[in-house]
Amino acid sequence: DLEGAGTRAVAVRDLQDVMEAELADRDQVKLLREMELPLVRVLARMEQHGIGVDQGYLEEMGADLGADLAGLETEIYEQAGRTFNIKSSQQFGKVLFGDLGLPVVKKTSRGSPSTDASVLQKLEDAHPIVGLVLRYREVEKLRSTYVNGYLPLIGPDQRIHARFNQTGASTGRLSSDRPNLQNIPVRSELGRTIRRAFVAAEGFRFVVADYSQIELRILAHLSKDPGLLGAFKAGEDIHTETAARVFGLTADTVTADARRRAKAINFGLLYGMEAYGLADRLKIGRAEAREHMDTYFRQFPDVRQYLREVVQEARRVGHTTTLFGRRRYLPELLSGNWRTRQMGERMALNAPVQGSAADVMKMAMIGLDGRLAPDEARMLLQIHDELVFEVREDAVATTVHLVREMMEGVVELDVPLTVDVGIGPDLASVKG
DNA sequence: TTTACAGGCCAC
DNA sequence: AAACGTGGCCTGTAAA
Ligand SMILES: Nc1nc2c(ncn2[C@H]2C[C@H](O)[C@@H](COP(=O)(O)OP(=O)(O)OP(=O)(O)O)O2)c(=O)[nH]1
Ligand SMILES: [Mn+2]
Ligand SMILES: [Mn+2]
Repeated sequence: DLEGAGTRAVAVRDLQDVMEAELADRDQVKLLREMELPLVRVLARMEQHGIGVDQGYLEEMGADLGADLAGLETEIYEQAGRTFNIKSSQQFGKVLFGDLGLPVVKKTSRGSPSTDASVLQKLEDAHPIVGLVLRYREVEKLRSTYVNGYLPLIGPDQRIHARFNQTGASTGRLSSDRPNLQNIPVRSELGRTIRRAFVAAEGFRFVVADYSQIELRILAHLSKDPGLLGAFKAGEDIHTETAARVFGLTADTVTADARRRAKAINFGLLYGMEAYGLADRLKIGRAEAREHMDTYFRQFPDVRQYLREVVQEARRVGHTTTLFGRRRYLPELLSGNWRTRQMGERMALNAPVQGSAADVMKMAMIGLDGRLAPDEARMLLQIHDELVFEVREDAVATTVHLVREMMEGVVELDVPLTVDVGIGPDLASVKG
């Protein structure tokens, strides 16, 4: 009603002084005026422009996946000796741990026997149904979340206009929804076929730019660790080196998949993973996991100290702070519950690094938006440390140069920031 | 019929 | 799961 609206408007007016004082108190005036407010219009343009989608391709893929699922379903029922709802983890658990008598590996938070992928991998050799369900889950995920998720969101312009939310993540990252275009499959071969559905317009190409090892570089800057600083100044790739060490390879035999796994290990260890978790992921013993952890932190002696100080400071002042002054408040650190406090400590380890990386990317986006000619190159997607542009063919070379310079030079850190750039007519075909 | 949560899984 | 962090979306299930 009108009077309520008036009352609220007056309340907002009265809030202005209070909020501005608070902001100045926190030293966040520049964060607001030079980062978050200018970003609003960049995100609005991305959402309005959208990204082109090949609807016919997606429809065909949906039919193919449906046929695959029907075949898998028959095989699974044969192996089970009966029918059941494969999508129901409860019903599948009864088949697996009841009918077939396989051992329970772990329980879910509410005490049911878990059937998640890590459990099924351990049981894969015990019964043929296990591998079939793993495959069923992969295919069903792609069909339900991606094919069926995208199709109804394609507009009359044959484009998807996802949202990029500025307040979606407590570290300062963006989030995306309706649909989420920050989690387009890339890991599995089948998953990557989804990417072919995202297509540049006739006469245009996608230009994709992704920061190299971004949070490790941020960490090098924040911690001043000599090992990490030296590695980046020498142009080393820590993900590849970790892959070589833990998988017993040499740098030139590290596959893309091995590097991806090593990435999860590198960040896991930094953000509080323990020997138990590492052993589980690498399928090795606890002692061997311990050794890997020791080797890892011995390479980077000052990282441990930095991480300790981050938690201490967070406990003292109640929040963490990023490069550009963004805060994450962590009341969990004062909880009476040990588990909650531990969780708070891991959040404190992660927030300044993930948040600073988000700061850097936001500044680069603002800088680039001001430099791109809208008829030549449009920013379409942000995937945390990656930007996707749609670029007129005759402007590709100049845009690649501009994007690289802006992303690499947006802030001066104690380590170089480097960017990998790829080009392609669709997201599956993007190649460096 | 709608809503909330659990379990699971995609990405960075 | 006690045991890297940040998100969003799917289906099944039970409660409202
Ligand atoms: N805590 C945590 N953070 C992750 C994980 N995967 C990615 N991130 C964060 C840290 C990365 O620096 C950042 C960007 O992800 P990327 O896939 O681009 O990896 P990164 O830039 O490190 O390596 P790159 O050289 O691009 O392959 O997202 C993860 O498994 N755990
Ligand atoms: Mn990256
Ligand atoms: Mn990335």
